[in-house]
Amino acid sequence: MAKAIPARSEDYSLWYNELVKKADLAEHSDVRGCMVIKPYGYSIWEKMQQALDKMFKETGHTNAYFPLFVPKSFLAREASHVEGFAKECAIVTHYRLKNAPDGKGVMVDPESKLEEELIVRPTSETIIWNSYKKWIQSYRDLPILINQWANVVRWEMRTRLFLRTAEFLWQEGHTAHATAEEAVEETLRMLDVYANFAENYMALPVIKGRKSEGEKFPGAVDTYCIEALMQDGKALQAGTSHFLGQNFAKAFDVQFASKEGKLDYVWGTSWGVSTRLMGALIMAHSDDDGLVLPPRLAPIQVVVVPVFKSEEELNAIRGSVQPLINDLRKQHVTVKLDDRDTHKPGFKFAEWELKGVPVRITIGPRDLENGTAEVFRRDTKEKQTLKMEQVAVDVLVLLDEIQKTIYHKALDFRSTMTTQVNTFDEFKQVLEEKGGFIEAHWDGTTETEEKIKEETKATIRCIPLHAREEQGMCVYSGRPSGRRVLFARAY
RNA sequence: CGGGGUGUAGCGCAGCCCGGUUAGCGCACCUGGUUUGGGACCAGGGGGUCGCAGGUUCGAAUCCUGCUACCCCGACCA
Repeated sequence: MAKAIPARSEDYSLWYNELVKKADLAEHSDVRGCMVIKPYGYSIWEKMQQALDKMFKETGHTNAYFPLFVPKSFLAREASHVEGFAKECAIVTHYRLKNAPDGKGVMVDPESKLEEELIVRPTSETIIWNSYKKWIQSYRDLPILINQWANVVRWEMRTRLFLRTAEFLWQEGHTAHATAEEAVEETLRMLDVYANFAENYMALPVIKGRKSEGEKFPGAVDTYCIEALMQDGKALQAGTSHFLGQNFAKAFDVQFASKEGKLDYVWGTSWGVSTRLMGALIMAHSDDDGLVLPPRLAPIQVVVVPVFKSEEELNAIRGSVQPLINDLRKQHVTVKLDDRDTHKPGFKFAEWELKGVPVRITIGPRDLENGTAEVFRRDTKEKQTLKMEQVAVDVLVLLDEIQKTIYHKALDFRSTMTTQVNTFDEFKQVLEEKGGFIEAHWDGTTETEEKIKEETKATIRCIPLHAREEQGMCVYSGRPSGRRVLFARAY
């Protein structure tokens, strides 16, 4: 069988790039660093959005929309925030074009220079807190629990489809609270929402943790994250939730009158996940034959491939499978009947495997005679022939089982690829020969973190929330440490 | 932004070093026929300002200059 994509073992990077393109998820646009998300890829993103949006609403949030442009002065209000984003901003300086003097094309009209430049949002804390100032006077106005689905721009030097693009789609939650406790609680609640989504929908096991000082979000007091492990042993941050303290409230002068009549600054959080999750989904489960999608996010859960020689045969098969298709749809299973007469069955098998459809049902003349259907599962590539009347029930069970199987496969992989080390030599050896997560003691200083990063390219992915208290010595400095933290090379 | 590489049909490439008919090949595409339970076969056909702009030359895909985009390795990052 001709392979559509290179093997992971040969070139993991190339495998990923080719898979994204061949599975029709996305492609490079002619705009630097920007991608076109194609219909099949976008429909997976829509499934993610639907699930997340429901979870946000269930936790009391509502959606709103704020401007794409942020005045330069807004971004500058919070010192570490602007420092963090300054190097990757797209800036609007003019608002008009005119015909070029040589008659060829158009040019920027120098007369149209803006008084104040506008930044294309790299994130929306500043523009949103500027609004919150107008909305909040009293404790009665709190909390504000808002989410926004939007695009943002970060002018990255090197881009990769879904993992890092100059423009990407995401959601950003921005909340305002009367107390620090409430804001911290919100920060952790949303971290849990992300972890649940990753594990239950994406079938992606994640580790919840807190970022080190060096890795936290510019403008945050604390950054929490979920970290996942990809098949090549590199880590990928799948979502972040920030406790902003009163930083943005102070920067935008957002004060409220408490019950006791005292003025205080508002406490904030922000949290987000992006189309980067698509990259995580692809890299976590897929194989050398193509995508492997968890049933709960697959745009097509079941594809039916009829095998036929003539129009009459096809019609006979249609008559036979239509009740099954109706039955599955009634159970909210997304089914596609691939009755194209322009491609042979073998082609269709390969194509739907490349696209990661979890279950395939094949029905041909043989089955018609025997009253059977062949059921194929994408994750293990196992086939079985079932009695027609049994198929609907079995497929429902199978979809659940595939969801669980790929989760456990990823979890087993992560367990195997997580190593405890106690010396720096061990640390470097594991990193070079095995990769994956490394649990090691760290003295808690940014200096040590930086040095380890310089020497090994590994970073502290997070300080796990559920790490055991354990006395030890920093693998780098030998100074005392109270718990192990999670290191890895990362995307 | 530093180092290296590549832009030739929708995709993947050859041709370039050493300038010279009508710029080739595979896949894909279109037409007809035979096929159809793991990526079909035969026959015919269409499609290219050779990344862009200059320059050298009787003549440029090929040589020179500038620009631009993308890929790989660094630095930065979700």
